[in-house]
Amino acid sequence: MQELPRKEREKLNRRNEILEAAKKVFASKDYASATLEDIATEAELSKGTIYLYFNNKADLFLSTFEMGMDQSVSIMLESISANIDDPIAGIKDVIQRQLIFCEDNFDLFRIMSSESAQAELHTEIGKCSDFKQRIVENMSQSMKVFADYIQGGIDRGIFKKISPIDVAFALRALVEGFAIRWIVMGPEEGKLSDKAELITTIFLDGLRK
Amino acid sequence: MQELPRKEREKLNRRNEILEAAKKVFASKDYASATLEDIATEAELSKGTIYLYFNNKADLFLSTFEMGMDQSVSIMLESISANIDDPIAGIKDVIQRQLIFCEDNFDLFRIMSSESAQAELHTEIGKCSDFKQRIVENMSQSMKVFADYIQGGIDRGIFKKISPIDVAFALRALVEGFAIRWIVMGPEEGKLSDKAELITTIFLDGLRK
Amino acid sequence: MQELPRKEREKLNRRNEILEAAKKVFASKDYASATLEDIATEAELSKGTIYLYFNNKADLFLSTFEMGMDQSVSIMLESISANIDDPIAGIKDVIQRQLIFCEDNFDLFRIMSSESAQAELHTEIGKCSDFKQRIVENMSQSMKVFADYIQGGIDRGIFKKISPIDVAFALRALVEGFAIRWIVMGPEEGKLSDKAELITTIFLDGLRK
Amino acid sequence: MQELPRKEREKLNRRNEILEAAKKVFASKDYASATLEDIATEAELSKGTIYLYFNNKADLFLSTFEMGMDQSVSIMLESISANIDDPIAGIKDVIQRQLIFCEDNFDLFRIMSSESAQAELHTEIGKCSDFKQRIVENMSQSMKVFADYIQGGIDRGIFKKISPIDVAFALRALVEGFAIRWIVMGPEEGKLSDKAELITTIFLDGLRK
DNA sequence: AATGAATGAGTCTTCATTCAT
DNA sequence: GATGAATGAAGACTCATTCAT
Repeated sequence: MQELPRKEREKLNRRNEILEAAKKVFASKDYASATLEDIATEAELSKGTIYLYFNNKADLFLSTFEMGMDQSVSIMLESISANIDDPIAGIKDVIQRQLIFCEDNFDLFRIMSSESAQAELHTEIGKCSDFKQRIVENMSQSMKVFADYIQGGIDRGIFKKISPIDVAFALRALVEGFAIRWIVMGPEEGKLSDKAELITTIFLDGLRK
Repeated sequence: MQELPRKEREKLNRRNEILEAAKKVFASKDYASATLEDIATEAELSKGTIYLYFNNKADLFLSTFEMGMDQSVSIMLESISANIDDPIAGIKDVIQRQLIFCEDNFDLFRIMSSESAQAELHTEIGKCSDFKQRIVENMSQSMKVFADYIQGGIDRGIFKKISPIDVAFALRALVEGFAIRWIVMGPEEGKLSDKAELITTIFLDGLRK
Repeated sequence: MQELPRKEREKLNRRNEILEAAKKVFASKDYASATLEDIATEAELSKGTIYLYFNNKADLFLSTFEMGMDQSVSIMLESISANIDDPIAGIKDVIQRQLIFCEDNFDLFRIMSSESAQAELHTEIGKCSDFKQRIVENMSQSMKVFADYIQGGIDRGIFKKISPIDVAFALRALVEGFAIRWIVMGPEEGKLSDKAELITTIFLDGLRK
Repeated sequence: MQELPRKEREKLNRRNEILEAAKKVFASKDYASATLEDIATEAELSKGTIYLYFNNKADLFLSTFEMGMDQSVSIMLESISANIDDPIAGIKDVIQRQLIFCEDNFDLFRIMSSESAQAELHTEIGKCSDFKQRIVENMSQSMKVFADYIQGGIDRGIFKKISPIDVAFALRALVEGFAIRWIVMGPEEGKLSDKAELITTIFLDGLRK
């Protein structure tokens, strides 16, 4: 693979530094409450510099958000390339992946979960015509990984015959619920990935003895 | 019950009108994007009047939020006074109640779910020292209703021995997940309370056949 | 004529105060160089207040400009209602009127002459789709007063047969030329209206003996 | 004439390239709206390079402006070296020259006419202490060419006895008026120099038959 | 009690200018 | 000489909050 010329690489690095700073700030503050000043300070740059790399605040936020989605989706997609045959093992795998992603990138996770839930509320960001669409696309990509394992289980007669989409959605909600609780409670609560067992049990066998 | 004097009643009514307006506005816009002007217009009042009933924007928001929490909690508490003995019936009942509350008050539900997840993100609101605490209290009150039924089931040997808090949390996450999906997708998706069956099945018996 | 209610009147007064301040500032500075701060200070108001009466800087400028155009045009139109029969007297009248308008309102005159000449240069103002059109309309209204007298003279065989539009334009250019010189040189140069005689002579009889 | 060393020549060329670019940009945009970025792009250079040849934006603008004045004046001065004896022929000659200059260099002309009228409006440019003075000097140089012919006519008893300065000013105003109209209306209006006849007629013999 | 005009602190954004490479 | 990334000062605009009526 051909390396990019030095100039290009540096430009990309700087851009990433800014994204990194934006990630921290957007994770700790509202989109509206986060100021470019905050981000510039965090990035140890001046406000003006940010505009050399991003068109405006919304663009910067969207880029940050997208970085999160991309990482999250690619981690989920890795599950596919892992070629897991057993649906149950597959489901355990995606649960584990989501929890680890959240543990490792909880800034990104916080941004994603807090904003995607209310994408349409953001007047300003909503204007970026394809923002919602891109969220939906990414969501469904990652959802599909869940759904495929579930469909697999249904096909083999291991799982109940329930709409895989609904079930996938339920699983995601479970995982996200625990992830958010872990974030809100603060990481003193022990490792998040320790909850994988619990989630799997409830999801697969339910509460009933 | 002693009626309040007319003056007091009118004052209370006016306050509620404002809360009602704030509910609509905060449900359709970000906290930051929603302006007092919006709310005043919606309430058919002038901006200044709002300050006769609330200290400031954050106070108004918090009151709106709290109104949502109170209603939500009181609906959950009704389940207790319904004196349901069977844990399974109890769980079905709380699921049903949450879903119906969401259907009937999705403005409130939207506000609560979008903001509570990120309570500490709001610099401004965060300053209201006891906001988080009040959320936690309400949350745990409503969670306790879930947890009590679960504990009941464990005691009778019907349910697996899992931390009732964790389980209650899982159930809430499931319910909220579907509720949010329903809100985001828009109410064309059919009635939300139709999902009660599905949630119950997954929660009680899991996906596995 | 029914008086406006007091509130309305005060609102209108305030608006006019701001226009008056804007007039002074825009006359002494470029559109771009003039800041809202300048205008607010001149009006002894805060920046924010200006936005209660005007949508934005361009709107304020345009309103100021239009005020100038309206006054200028109405002064020219008075010449018509004066019912002057003799074309030569008519021309003398409009020259006199223009010069006096400039003397009395040279802030407005400066704004109008400096900006209308380069209307299309202003990116920002140019966006106000009908700005240029309104200028053109006003220009031609006031030009028509010139042209009518000229046409009158041609009809009676007093004037040479030259396109009245061209001639009217020439006359206006002469008048404006002197007006601008007077403004630039500063009012120490004597009264501007003293040049009426000279302009009339050159325009009617030319330089040749 | 001694050639400059190659280095010097190249330096001068580069400077002129920049001036040429600035001319285009300043003619199409306001001084304030025109950015150095625009000019650099037009000149196919980087912003920084411009600062190797000019002190700052105002300097660059002034230089552009001066280039215009120099060219305009030198064209007018050519009339003197043409050794025209007849005052009427002289006046016709300067009219013609101005119109042709405007036709050939209307970028420059537009810059000069739009800005010189309001030289003192530009806070920033106004700071260049000698700008106004330089304008005045150039103006009077070019005005002197007009005035000399007029004085000549008066001396020979061909022209009326009117202050040559005033008359020269009137003539310039006429010419500029038509030039600006031609620029604003756009060059579709026919050739500007076709108006020379009309201007001469009005100026020399007036409108009266 | 209700109003809404006025305020001004706070934010995004632009752009002339500098300077290390 | 040339570059263009970085800077930061400056300006338009918004909106929560106050207060005289």
